[in-house]
Amino acid sequence: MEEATQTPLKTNEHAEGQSASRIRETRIQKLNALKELNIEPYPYKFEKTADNQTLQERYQELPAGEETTDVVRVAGRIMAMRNNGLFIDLQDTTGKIQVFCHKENLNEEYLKLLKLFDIGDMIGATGTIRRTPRGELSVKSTAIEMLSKSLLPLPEKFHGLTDKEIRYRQRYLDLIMNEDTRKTLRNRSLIVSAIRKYFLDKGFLEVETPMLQTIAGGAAARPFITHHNALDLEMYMRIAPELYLKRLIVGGLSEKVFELNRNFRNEGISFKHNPEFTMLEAYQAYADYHDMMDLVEDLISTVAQDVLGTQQITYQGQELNLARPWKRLTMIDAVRQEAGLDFDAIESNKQAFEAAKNIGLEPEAAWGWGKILEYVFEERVEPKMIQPVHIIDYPKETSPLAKVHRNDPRLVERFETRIYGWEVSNAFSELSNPLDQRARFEAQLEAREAGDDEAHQLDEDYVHALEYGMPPTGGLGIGIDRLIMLLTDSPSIRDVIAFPTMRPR
RNA sequence: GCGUCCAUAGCUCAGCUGGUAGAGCACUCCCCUUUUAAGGGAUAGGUCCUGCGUUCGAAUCGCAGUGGACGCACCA
Repeated sequence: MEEATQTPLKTNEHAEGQSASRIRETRIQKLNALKELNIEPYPYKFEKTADNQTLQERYQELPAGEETTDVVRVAGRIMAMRNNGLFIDLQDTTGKIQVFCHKENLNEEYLKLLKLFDIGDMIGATGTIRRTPRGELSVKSTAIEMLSKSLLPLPEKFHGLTDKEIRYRQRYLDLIMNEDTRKTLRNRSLIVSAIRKYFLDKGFLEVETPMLQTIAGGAAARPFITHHNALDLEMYMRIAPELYLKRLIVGGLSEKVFELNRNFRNEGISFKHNPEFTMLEAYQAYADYHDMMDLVEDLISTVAQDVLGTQQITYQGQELNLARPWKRLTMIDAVRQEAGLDFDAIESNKQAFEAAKNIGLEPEAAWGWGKILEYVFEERVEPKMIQPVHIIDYPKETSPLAKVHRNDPRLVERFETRIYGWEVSNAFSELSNPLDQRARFEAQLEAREAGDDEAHQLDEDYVHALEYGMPPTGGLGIGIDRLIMLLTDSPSIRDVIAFPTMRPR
């Protein structure tokens, strides 16, 4: 750097006000002091030879008070200093190790540098491995280096950073301070990788379809609207990739395709909802929804085993058994068992309405048989579906992209997997009949005109594609963020997204 | 959108029925070279979220606003 000037502290997320400003100015003065020692506070490179966790494991058996001649070069962030810099807690991405800075081992220059170290600085240290008489594995340093001078104070060392707003808004600070956050977000990456590997191993082709769409189809949700300047065209951020993936099945790009990427829905934010979230969708030609059930079970139990090493997990104190096989229950049976209503015996919309009223629910007069069945399920059954279960055979009227049930015209071949009461997957035998698909879309248009602004739009080109012929196809969607919440025991979706959507400050 | 709760030093938090604010950690200086939430001593650090009101007097009480957390609703 040219000259360390004492620029006034501008608006700063974490550290503002007089106290933080003074700390920052003091540290900038230390930059000048470093310059006088001909030390670059922001150097280019450091040859690191070992990770802290690796060293902790390698020297696990080294007794207290023992010293080796093994020389290592470690690097990381200073998290604590004791005895005037004699002991430094150095944290790298793998763990911590103590750096021992004794004046017998460090020359005058290093001792001057040591005085300019602050908690939060990134430093490197060279030295031999020893374990102190108190049992702490340490690098007895013969050389120390500044790798990046920190200008801002870290949160308090014992309580750490607990303020949820700061943790989400300044995730970098949360990551520095909280091992749990590091672990959760690393596990997220491992889970996503394991899912991807699972599908690739099964012969699925990973594809990418448009996130900017002129018709936001494939789900019922309000989209984000944007504008393409050169085309002077209103466009939507996708709410689902479904209709494009099925176009690829029509085209025969592969009999098995999947996409694992972001969807955007312009809806409310809650512990289970973020406006942008990660969705897996997979389609397999010549398969039906029974095959998709096998796939969901095998995928999730395999990923849990691979990443967590177990299929018995605990979410917020609730034990969940992910081992196969998972229970399968039709929606009508589930409602019969848990709510005491037999929709097989209910024929008219009016009967369904009265039946729901009789058990204390308040259906709307305009709803039909299927909508009321689903409503009763959601109100009375869903919260009880704690252990993994596939709820099978949804009513036709709420599922415009699923094929009619082969044995019951009121239903479609659709299931949702429930774990902890949450919808974890949603899958169908995909509707391949173009004439039926057009009729379903037209019914959605009527619903849209009746005020349902989340009803599907009619995608003419998609129906056109179906008219060329789509093979029988099983399709599957899994909300990846919620699955990660379950697998990492995270209470909020914001805990599993590195930078969750926040109102700007 | 509705309800409940919250907002005080960089961080974690006290602050009682109204009398212009405290602690620990961090920072600065001094002591201390085998500590690990190190220790001892001395400083410094505040628009008590914002505005209006009540009052002789507001961090404290009231109203409004802003931001946040949680719950409900919405999200097939």
